[in-house]
Parts: sequence; C-alpha cells; structure tokens
Amino acid sequence: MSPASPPSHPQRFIELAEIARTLGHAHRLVLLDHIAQGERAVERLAELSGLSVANASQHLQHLRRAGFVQTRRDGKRVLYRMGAGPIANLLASLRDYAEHQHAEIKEFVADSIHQRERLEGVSIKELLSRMETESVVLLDVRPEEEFVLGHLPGAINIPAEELERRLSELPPNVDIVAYCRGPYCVLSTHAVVALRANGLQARRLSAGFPEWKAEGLRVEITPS
Amino acid sequence: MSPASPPSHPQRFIELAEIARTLGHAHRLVLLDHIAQGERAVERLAELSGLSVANASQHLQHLRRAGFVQTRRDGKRVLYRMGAGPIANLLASLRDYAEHQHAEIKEFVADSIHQRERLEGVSIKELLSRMETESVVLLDVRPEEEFVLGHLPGAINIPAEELERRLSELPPNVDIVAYCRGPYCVLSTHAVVALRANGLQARRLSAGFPEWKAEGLRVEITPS
DNA sequence: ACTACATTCAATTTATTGATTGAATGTTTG
DNA sequence: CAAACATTCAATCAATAAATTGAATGTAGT
Repeated sequence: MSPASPPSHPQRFIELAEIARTLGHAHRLVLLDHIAQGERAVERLAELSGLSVANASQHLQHLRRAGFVQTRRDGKRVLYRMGAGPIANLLASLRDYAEHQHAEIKEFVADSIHQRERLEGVSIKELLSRMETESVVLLDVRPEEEFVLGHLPGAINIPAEELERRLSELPPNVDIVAYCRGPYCVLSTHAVVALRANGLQARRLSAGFPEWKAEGLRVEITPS
Repeated sequence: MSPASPPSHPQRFIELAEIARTLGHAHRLVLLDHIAQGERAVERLAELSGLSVANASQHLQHLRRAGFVQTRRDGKRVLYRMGAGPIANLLASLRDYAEHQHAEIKEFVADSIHQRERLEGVSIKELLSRMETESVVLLDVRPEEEFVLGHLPGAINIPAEELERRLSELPPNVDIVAYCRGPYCVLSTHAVVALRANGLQARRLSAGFPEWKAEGLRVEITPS
C-alpha cells in the first residue's frame, strides 16, 4: 500500500489517457486505417500515408505499444496488422461521437438501443434472416476490381471513393447494408456515416466478403 | 473539388485526433469522471482532482471545446455538466479496450455479441423482464446515504469505495447488475470492471436510480 | 562473407502542450 | 457603486511529443 496517494486516482486514468493519446494524432489514425484494410509493410504504409519511413516507423511503434497493431516479420520486411481486443468498437465509438459532434443536425440521436444498432453493424446471421423477411439493399464499397472477383449475391457495387457522387443510385427508406473486406475494414464504416448524413438508412455488416465466403455461403461473380 | 490533396486524408482524421487527444490526459479524464457524477463548479472540481483552479479551468475548457462538457452559470459560479452525444459509449469503449489490453488473462474475449452485452449495459426494460425469469443480483454502488433514501427493490448496497474489499459478499455464477446515479455515473462502470476482473458476471444498468424512480417503478426505502 | 535492402534505434532540432502566475471579466452582496 | 468572489484570460516557463537525420540491426541474395 505504498503508492498512489497524492493524485489519488492515478494509475487507471493514466493508462486510459495513454491509450487515448495514442489515437490523438492524425498520422496514427491514418496508419491504423490503412492497416485495418490488411497487413502492410512499413514502407508501403509510409507511402500510403505520405510520411517518411522513419517517421512512420515511430508512429507504428507508438501504436504497437498501445496494442493497436501487431507485427510479424516476413523476409526483410515487417508486416503490421491489427491488434487484438475491441479496437473496432473503440474506433467506431470515436467516429460516432465525432459525427454527433459537428453534426448540429442532431436529429434523433440518443436512444441507446437505436444507438447500438446504428453502430454495431449486423452479423452475417442477422443479415441472412433479414433478407428472408425484408428487402435489404446490399452495398459493396470495395473497388471494382475486387467486386468483380466475387461479391454477395445481389449486391450493388459503389466503390467508397465514388459514393458521395453516386448517392442518388441508392433508395431511401430501405435498409442498406454496406460491407467491404472484413471487420476491420473501415470503408464500410465511412460509407455508413456518409449515407446516414444524407438521410439514408444504412448499417454495416460486421464481417466482410472474405468471412462470407469462408462460411461457404453463395458468392456471385461478375461475368467478364 | 479544391481542398484535400497533399495529405489526402486530412480533415476527418484531424478532427478525430483532436477528440482523442482531449481524452489523452489523466487530469481531464479525472475531471470528466467527477462531472459525470453530477453538475459541479470549477473550484469543487479543482479540489476533487487536486488541481489548481486555473489549471482545472483550462482543462475544462479543453473538454468543452471537444463537446465533452457543457456549462451554465449559476450566480458567481460556473457549473459544468456532461455534454451531449454518445460520450458514455466512447468512454466505455476506451475502458473496455484498456481492460482487454493489460488483461493478459484474455480468457474468452472477442465474440462480438458477448462483447456488446458486456459493454452496453442493460436497459430498465430488459432488467425487468430478466428479473421475472432469472435470478439477478442488483447491486447499488452509491454511498450509503443515498441508498437509504431509496433504492431498487431487493438491491444490496456496497458503495464503490468498499467494493474491492467486500467482493466476497457477492455470489459467483449469477448475473449481477450494478447501478448508480444515472447513465453518466461511472461508479457502476468501474464496479463492473472490478467485478469482472474477479471472475464475477457483472453488467451495468444503463440508467440509474433517478431514472428508475422517474418511470414510476417501485422504490424501496431503508427504514430508519 | 559481402552487398543490398527494410526497418529500427539514437540523437538532435523543432513544435506542441501543460503548469503557473497575475491581471481581467462578470456576478453577487452590502 | 464598491468590495468580495468565482472564473477565465494572457503571458511566461517547463515539459513532452513530433520530425529529421544518420547510424545500427537483421535478413536475403550472390
């Protein structure tokens, strides 16, 4: 019982603060965003993020200390991937808060159940049962190259970058479920935010195309 | 189409980073924690957190810029209260991540549904229906003074500060639902973390005693 | 074993952030 | 309206964090 008396609260909050501070730099968020889309080597990440290699490396190690990423060596390169734990949740909460924040269009926020639904995304199981009873629009936001190689049956493809200018292709008042490459892929998270900002009903598929395929579910391929 | 080209990603991530960085300092988390328990004046917050008034004021304004707190004037003092938006969610995600992080006792993490349940807390409605079918232990973690003035029927009272050393009073393998003063009150969040760390099954009631009472539900009062 | 290459480390400089002090603002009370 | 008080502002100094550079480590290929 020797430590902890003057600040009284300390350790717990210090740890939380460190984690939060790790996310408190745009470069690290950008790096994390790229890593979320799949394993990447340092040099590639540096390039994608517009950083020098050394600088990227340092930020990456910062992220690693906080557990947001993990590494493995592959030949002469070191590959970074997402860490364990409820990271996606944390990032989603952060995004969600930010959205509510500078959206003075507070509309119908609050309501914690609605809230949870908005955020959490649907599971594959939930999606399947919904598709039986309701009409659901499946939106694949991956690049076209990936889409043509296989996608969920009936899905329409609007790559994330084109989404904003092709919003009119999507129907209002219908549940839209967006997906991309997997649970950590944030393309669909972004998409959902964008769609909602435009008054559409959108949710995210927690899993991505690879998981769908891995479950042995039917896959559609665009004939070439 | 003029902005956004050199760093390519910028604005969105910069905003997120600012929000995260605001939570990236132990003093601010401590302040937020106190504010979460009810409106407080600056001087009081400074005292509670062990900060100089001026310093506290600055941190508070930092929090306010990010929307985490709001203020109103009451006579010569300025009272701080929680801001709008899904703040509780964000903080819970942060705590949850931290827990998973330095809990090398990873046990049975992952599993996003389980996960969600662990985090989100039960609604009053959910609690009521559970109480009909299962046995649930209600745990009131507010100070005794508040408890005796009214609490949920059948709840047991272990104030947050005493929780760690009175863990043995709680039954294992039974769902424990902890509550305190309201959705922003973090006493119960802390309690849930502590209980789980000790192998108990605990969840948090999203609402608190005031909300329960406001719904017109039965309240028990300790006879004096 | 030598060379090329990817990444990390260590050291330095620069930029940001936090703490402290004293003055300024705005409010109540007599 | 003057005095007392709570809070905020502004300026300064101290501490931390970020970027840059060049060297060190570790792996692959010849």
